[in-house]
Amino acid sequence: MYGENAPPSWARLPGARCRAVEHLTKLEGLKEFELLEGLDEGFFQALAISAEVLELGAGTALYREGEPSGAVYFMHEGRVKLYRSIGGPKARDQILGVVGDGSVLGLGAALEGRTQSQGATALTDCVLYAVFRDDLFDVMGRFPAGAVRLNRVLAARARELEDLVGDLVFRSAPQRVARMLLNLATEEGRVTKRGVVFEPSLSRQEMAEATGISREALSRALSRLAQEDILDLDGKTITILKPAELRSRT
Amino acid sequence: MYGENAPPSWARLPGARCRAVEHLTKLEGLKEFELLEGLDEGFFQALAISAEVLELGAGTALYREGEPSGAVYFMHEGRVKLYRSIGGPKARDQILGVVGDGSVLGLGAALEGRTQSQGATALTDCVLYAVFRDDLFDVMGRFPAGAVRLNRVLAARARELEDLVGDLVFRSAPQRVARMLLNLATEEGRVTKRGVVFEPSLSRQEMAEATGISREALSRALSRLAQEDILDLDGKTITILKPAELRSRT
DNA sequence: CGGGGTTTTTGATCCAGATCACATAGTGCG
DNA sequence: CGCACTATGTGATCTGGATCAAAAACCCCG
Repeated sequence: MYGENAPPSWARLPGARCRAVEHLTKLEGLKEFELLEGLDEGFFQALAISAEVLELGAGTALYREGEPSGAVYFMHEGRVKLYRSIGGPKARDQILGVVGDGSVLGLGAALEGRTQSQGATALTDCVLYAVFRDDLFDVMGRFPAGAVRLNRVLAARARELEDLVGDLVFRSAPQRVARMLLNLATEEGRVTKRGVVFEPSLSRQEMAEATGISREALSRALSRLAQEDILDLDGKTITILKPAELRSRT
Repeated sequence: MYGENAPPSWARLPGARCRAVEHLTKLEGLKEFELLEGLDEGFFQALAISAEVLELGAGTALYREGEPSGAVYFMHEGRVKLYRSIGGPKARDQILGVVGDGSVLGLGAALEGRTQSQGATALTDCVLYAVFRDDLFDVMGRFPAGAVRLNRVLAARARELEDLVGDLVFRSAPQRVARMLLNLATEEGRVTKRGVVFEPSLSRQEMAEATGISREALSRALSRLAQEDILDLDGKTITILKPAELRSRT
């Protein structure tokens, strides 16, 4: 049923389920992807035929580092963290990025024909289109313009990783925290009179993992910003009171 | 003459020169690329027609971060370092990788149609094939299998960058130095009775930049390894006396 | 071959963040 | 609603590597 591919992980994920969806609905959903804008109708038809709708609950891993890569995923809705892990007595993760609506996951490993180079876990409930690797390659072969668009995802991902390396090496922990807060606010926040308010999809521990520091150092950095009235911390809710001042700290 | 592309940087590089080369020679040279193995003859013909041979002297920048990306480069011979830089009073670089024979440079920025995301500077004298971006895309469009191969380069690069992030976050400076030495020895060393001998293409400063530490910390790490008789340092020449022991330090 | 400039090594000092411990806050289940 | 467990915040201490300074080694040019 799966050809020579390993069955993709969603076939047996506890927190995930496939949902039968009308072809037309899939078609319309795929056309919403900004990265695919303007492509040939035939491309969307072929992709929609291959795609299955996958619903993932928050906290569920889409795939783990080291797993075979049988499919590529198009994120219609939701947010997912991508990360590297290290095991042993001091096991922990390093978040490589957080991706949202309109992103593509798992393409690199699929293209290389190797195991997943990172893990991907849902931060929120997600709706994705899953496409078997071979089906996707077939569509890409028939629609080179579509292939170019998808491969741009890889190029963009590499650039973001270079940005992360630069941050880790050139910038101090407080600078990285400031930048992470501004990015999260841009993606998840809403503007109010007091400032930009958001309840991050990342826990404090995950925020620390996104900035390459311990959770204690993250707490200290947030506390210092709160003491300077740049931030207001209220349980999980964060309000950036002085965005320009925070920006000057990056 | 250059169409709507900016003229690529080699047209005006002091340390670089284009060399007129027979089509057949270019053809044979391109067929040596392991990543292109087994592709259609037509692909190589088309690529060879588009390619110009570029000779780069050691120390010459192929492109710099932020420059427009007009071409993609196929490295026939030589070694190049890829790096991110930060300016200001404490200007420095972070080496993202060192690439050698058979690698492809500049594809990501070309695909995104954005400026170069990193710098590329020759560590040794190099011979590369330069292909204008639009010419390459034309060839990729006509030969999808070739496009897949090239795009694997992007996927591989992203994986290597993830490895680098993991190293920087999860491993200490001495561990990163040990790993860097083993990698350099594998790429540039020769096995003798005493151990693996090499004269690194990277200076000490660059070795430090490849491992995310200061040049003083690199010197101290090398000295400690020498004191433990794991390494022998003789001017620029490094001999790994105990590779297995060094491996246990990564 | 000598001198000037650059690179590298070594020593001393400092500090940013890790680590450990513990208290407090938050959450989910019975 | 209470309890057990997890997440988070704060305090104290430690340390790995940065930084600064200076000496030594190396390299290139005249």
